[in-house]
Amino acid sequence: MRIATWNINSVRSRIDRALALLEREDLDVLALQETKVKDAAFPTAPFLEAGYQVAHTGHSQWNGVAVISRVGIADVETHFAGQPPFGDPAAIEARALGATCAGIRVWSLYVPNGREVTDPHYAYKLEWLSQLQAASAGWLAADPSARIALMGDWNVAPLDTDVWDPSFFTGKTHLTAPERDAFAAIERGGYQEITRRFLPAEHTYTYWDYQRLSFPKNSGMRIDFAYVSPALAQQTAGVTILRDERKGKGASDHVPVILDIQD
DNA sequence: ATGGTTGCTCTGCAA
Repeated sequence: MRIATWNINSVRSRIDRALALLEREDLDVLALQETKVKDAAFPTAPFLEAGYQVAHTGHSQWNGVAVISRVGIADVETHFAGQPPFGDPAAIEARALGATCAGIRVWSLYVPNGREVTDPHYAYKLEWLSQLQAASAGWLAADPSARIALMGDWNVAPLDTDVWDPSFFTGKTHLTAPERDAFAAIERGGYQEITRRFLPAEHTYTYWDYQRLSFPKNSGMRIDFAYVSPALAQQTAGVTILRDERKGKGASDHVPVILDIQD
């Protein structure tokens, strides 16, 4: 069983890369973030033709999350309990989708960016993570044997060595103590961040900005992670970050992260 | 050359 997460940065502009990824990497489940499309315009047909089912939520050109699966999709939720609204009028954004695939509860998560520490979006980000902590802790408390994956774009770099140059982020978001505390708090619910357990090397990135020649200079960030429940951690045999997916014309700014699960 | 983005949608916004 292979489960991946990928901030695709527009599913319509990268549908060919997505289909090639599913085939080449023999993926059973793919959690997508930033699909940037409303539900009605999601390109479902090509995934169905490839043998996958689709669960998606998208309300506008922003955000949008999906779970693509060839091992079934059940009990779809398009937000988690307590997920805070944002904007005017305030609304729950398309940033979380839960679906059960072959007995594994997969959550595709797109944590708010935060923008600037003085921006209301930053407080929203912290509240969003806080509510996710409460909700996810509850899921595991209700069933300690549950197999749960919380995967996606967390928009937090937990360590200074998760970025090319911490000084670049002075006064910016993603590295602040409140963000890191909110990210680490997910552990209190009983989850462990499994990608670093298998890939502990410093400066192992999952994202390179389109600007400033970030990829050629390897000015990257590690902000895509997978927290898994104890039962799922026990079954996880490996993690792969597909760095090569950042190469070439038409790449997303993020690359996929794959979990190998023993059946 | 001292810079060097992309996508959605429509001209500015978000990342």
